[in-house]
Amino acid sequence: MGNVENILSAFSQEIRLRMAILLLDSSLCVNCLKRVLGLPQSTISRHLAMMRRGGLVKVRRDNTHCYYTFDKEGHLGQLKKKLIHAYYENLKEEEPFRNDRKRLEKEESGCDADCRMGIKSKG
Amino acid sequence: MGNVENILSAFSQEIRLRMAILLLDSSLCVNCLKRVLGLPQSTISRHLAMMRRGGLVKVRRDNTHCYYTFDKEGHLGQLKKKLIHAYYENLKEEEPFRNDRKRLEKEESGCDADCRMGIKSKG
DNA sequence: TGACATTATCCGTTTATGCGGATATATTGA
DNA sequence: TCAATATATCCGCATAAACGGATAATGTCA
Repeated sequence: MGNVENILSAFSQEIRLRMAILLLDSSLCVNCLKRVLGLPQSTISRHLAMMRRGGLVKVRRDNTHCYYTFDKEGHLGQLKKKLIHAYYENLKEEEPFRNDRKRLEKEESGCDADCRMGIKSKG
Repeated sequence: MGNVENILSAFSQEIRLRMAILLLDSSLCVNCLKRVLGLPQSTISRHLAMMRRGGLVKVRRDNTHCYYTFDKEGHLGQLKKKLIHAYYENLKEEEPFRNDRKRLEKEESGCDADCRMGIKSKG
């Protein structure tokens, strides 16, 4: 977990980059991600598992839900931070990233779980 | 060339990251890369082709050799720069990246082509 | 012209990834 | 206990990558 190879593959597909960016300043349950991205739940979970292996996300569980966040800590935390910010800054206005944010905003009211959108700052 | 998907896959394997870092401040022929990395020529060329597709490297040809450099320009140039610097700064003292640099330094005298090592700065 | 060097591409094989429906586990709440 | 919800993992299949020897294209120099 957190070795270079795993970080590289965690970042290697656009769908995972989209998830990473959504999770950068948020804490979202799997269902929320499912609705925002419009993909089957097994697909979402599979990608999350891969990102966990790369140390890109961490989970907080309560009894009913799993909340995922981008993980800026740990081994190579500095690298992960630099990478995700580079992607975010340069791509936030491009599709599909821009639209993901839009859909997440709508989700803000629609998700009954304890998801949190936009925990900005604290980098 | 230069779309997000292609950049992601160009960066998705350690061997290509090693090459990108070697080419960051240098202009190297395929043979030089071959000797530094200790891999078959076809393997080197194949990875270079992939990185070209992602806009990660550019080529200068003279009659006998092809010199590759990391490409900081073009569409998403800012992103590419940020990414490669993040990787370089955080990994330069780790293996195998550190050793690659060592071997490249030795190559400096041994390569009879017009390769240039360490064209630092000019970001 | 012929031997040699440089590089890209081809080819067959192996390995890795991706996909999403189905299933398994665990928890909640009627 | 039973239905519903949330999530992870399994499974079989399909596609994409990686590998490296062999070949091809091009250029040099004797």
